[in-house]
Amino acid sequence: MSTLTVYNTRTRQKERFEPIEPGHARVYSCGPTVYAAQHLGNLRPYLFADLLRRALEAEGLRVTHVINITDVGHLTSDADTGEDKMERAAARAGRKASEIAAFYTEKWLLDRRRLNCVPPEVLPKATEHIPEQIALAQILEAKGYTYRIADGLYFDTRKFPRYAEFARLDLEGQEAGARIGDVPEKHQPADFALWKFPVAGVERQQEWDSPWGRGFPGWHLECSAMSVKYLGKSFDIHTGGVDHIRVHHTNEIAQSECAFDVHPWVRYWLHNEFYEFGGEKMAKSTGNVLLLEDLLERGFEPLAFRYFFLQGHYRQQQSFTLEAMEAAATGYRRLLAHAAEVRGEKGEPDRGRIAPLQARFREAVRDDLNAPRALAVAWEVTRSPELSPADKRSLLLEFDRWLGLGLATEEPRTASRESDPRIDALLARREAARATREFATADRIRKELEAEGILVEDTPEGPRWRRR
RNA sequence: GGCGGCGUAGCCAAGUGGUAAGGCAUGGGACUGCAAAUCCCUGAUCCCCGGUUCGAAUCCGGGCGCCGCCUCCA
Repeated sequence: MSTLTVYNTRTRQKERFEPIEPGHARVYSCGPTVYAAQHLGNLRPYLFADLLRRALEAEGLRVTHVINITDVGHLTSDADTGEDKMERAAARAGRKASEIAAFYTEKWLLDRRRLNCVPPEVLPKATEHIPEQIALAQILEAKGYTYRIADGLYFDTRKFPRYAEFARLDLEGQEAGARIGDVPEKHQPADFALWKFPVAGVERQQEWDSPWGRGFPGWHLECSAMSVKYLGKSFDIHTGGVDHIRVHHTNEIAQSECAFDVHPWVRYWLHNEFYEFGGEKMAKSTGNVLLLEDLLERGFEPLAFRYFFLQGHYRQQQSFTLEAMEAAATGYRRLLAHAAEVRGEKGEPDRGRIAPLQARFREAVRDDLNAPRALAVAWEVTRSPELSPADKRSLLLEFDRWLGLGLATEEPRTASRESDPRIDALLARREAARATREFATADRIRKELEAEGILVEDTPEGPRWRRR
């Protein structure tokens, strides 16, 4: 029996997780839109989903995890021009939309691998599920949930009485302050497109035939169509960023519950908060972004960013600053060094001694995935004078099932792995000087190397050096 | 205008009724020819005001400040 507890946005409370099908957790995560590189903020939901996935597996559950890839464009906010992000990116690069999508999909997958995220079971692409999306829209049309206007086929939110329930929307209040609608023909501001017709005079690469004519799917449709295809008409968990609660997830629920006559369509909705970056959210639309690659260029290890992620709770806004990133990198490096030191221990752990630490770690992670608390337990293990090296090895490697920090495999960045004839020669000269206690000469050589970014450290095993 | 969240040491951040986890940085010590690395020690009464309570960072009320959603957005 699982004792994992998660905060369910649907009920606004922490609930014990019970899968619909005993022993099997079915999870859908809103995936990336691949018209641009994913920045650090975009990466948080996947780190979060990965933590969730690992926690479910640690509970002994089989996990089927689906993450969609949105490779068809959504309209930009400037709806009048009919511009589409995917199409625009393609036009700018002078490439085909499919090439742009493939390119950024690969980049995202690379980031996932670098961050040690467990690969999902299914990675469905929106463009490869057009028939499923059309079929879903047809069901809704047949059931009378839709209406057609010049702009496209729309979902009539008035026909779904529970529409405002999930996000606790105040539709009246919302209208009071709402801007002038983007599509004046819409019956209610909340109504959304299931199928869009092309805008006259605008060439689109991504268009398909449908019962309503040529066009392209509304952007909420793909998640409903693909999740249901791979996970069933009702499944356990749906994850995404908090920004999706209001519109995207509300609309997904409306479509799915109406089409399949299920309620609740998804039992547990889990949402991650945003990273704050320089006093505002990190967002592509504002250009306020930093990529994982940018961190690597600055000399950070990818898993140091995962460590940064684990230092905060997923449901809390977290401030990303380079200072905080440095702190995380140092912390990660040290934790890894501790793990590496005891990694090879062959002895058996003392079950009585490690049990309390195991219990506290599990308790933290089972309490709505409280990674910061779990990390603190890991640190306690490294500092404990009571635990034997074998105890520590056993605990840290077990904890890493959840943490995914590569504690069993990653090499700590301390000793130099490089060799350079010139530097080695200089170090040899310095050693000679030290041997004869000519410390002025020795220090001069070290200073010279430091000036070019090379740090020399004397150890009992002799000098070693590293860059930066 | 509507809705949600947050404000804890220099920084990142746990903790939601019983007297403040953890990491990083700082300072001190050990070690070192000196450093580096490492190890040990070291700091906050929790935005402000009022209330409830034997007791509040934690509950209630009122301020101030910050972030987000309502439009593409993780």
